[in-house]
Amino acid sequence: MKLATWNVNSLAVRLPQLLDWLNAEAATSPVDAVVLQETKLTDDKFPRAEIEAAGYQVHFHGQRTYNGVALLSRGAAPLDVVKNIPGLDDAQARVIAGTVHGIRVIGGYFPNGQAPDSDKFIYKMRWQDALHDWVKAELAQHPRLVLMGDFNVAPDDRDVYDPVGWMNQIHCTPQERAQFQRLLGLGLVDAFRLFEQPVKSWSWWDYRNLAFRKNQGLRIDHILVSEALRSQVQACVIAKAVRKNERPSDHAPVLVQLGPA
DNA sequence: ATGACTCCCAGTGGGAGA
Repeated sequence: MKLATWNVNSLAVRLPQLLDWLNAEAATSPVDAVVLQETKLTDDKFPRAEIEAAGYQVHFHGQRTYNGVALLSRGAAPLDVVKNIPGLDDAQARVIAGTVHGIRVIGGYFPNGQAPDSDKFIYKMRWQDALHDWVKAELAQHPRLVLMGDFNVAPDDRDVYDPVGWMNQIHCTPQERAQFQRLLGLGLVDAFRLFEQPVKSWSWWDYRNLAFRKNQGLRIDHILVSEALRSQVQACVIAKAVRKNERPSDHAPVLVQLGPA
């Protein structure tokens, strides 16, 4: 079972790359479930037919210009689909969840936060509080759970190309990192760090400053797996090659391979 | 460096992203 998350930064622009990437992955083993972020499409404009033609069932929750998430499931339809965090009054489309092949999959596009002294940062903290409480409840019901997406948090200095320059900046504040640790405290583990990884592994590179060419980035896209799944995790990688596309997203996909129970 | 790039909605510029 292979699961993946990717912030596409506009699915209208990135649909060809999405289909190419899924096709390329299938050469080794097909991705069974995918969560997408920043689709930036209202539901009436979502390219359902193209994604279904690639062999996926798809659910989506979008809006104009910003945000927007989707859940792709190869073959079988996801069960018990949830859009946004139940109980949180939120105008922004940031969460989609469903049960895929017996695993509860939650895809999230965490708020950016803009700056630590901004109203958007306050929203980011409030949103993460709500997510934490909801994921706790989901875990009680679904011990086999994966929470993945664009967290907009670099959990550790080794997830930042310039930790001194980024100190206390957005994505690296103690408050954001504490929120990340709170999620782990629910009984989740950062799948990427279960394995020895290359130093300077990032999932996002700024479009500016030749950042990708210089490998100046952040690791802000994550896959957290529950304790019940931990022993099944066989690999977790960042598909850096996808960032080399002619017209790339600023994020690369992150994938996790789960073996049999 | 208040920049840089990309996307969007707009409309010959500006906000947001991270």
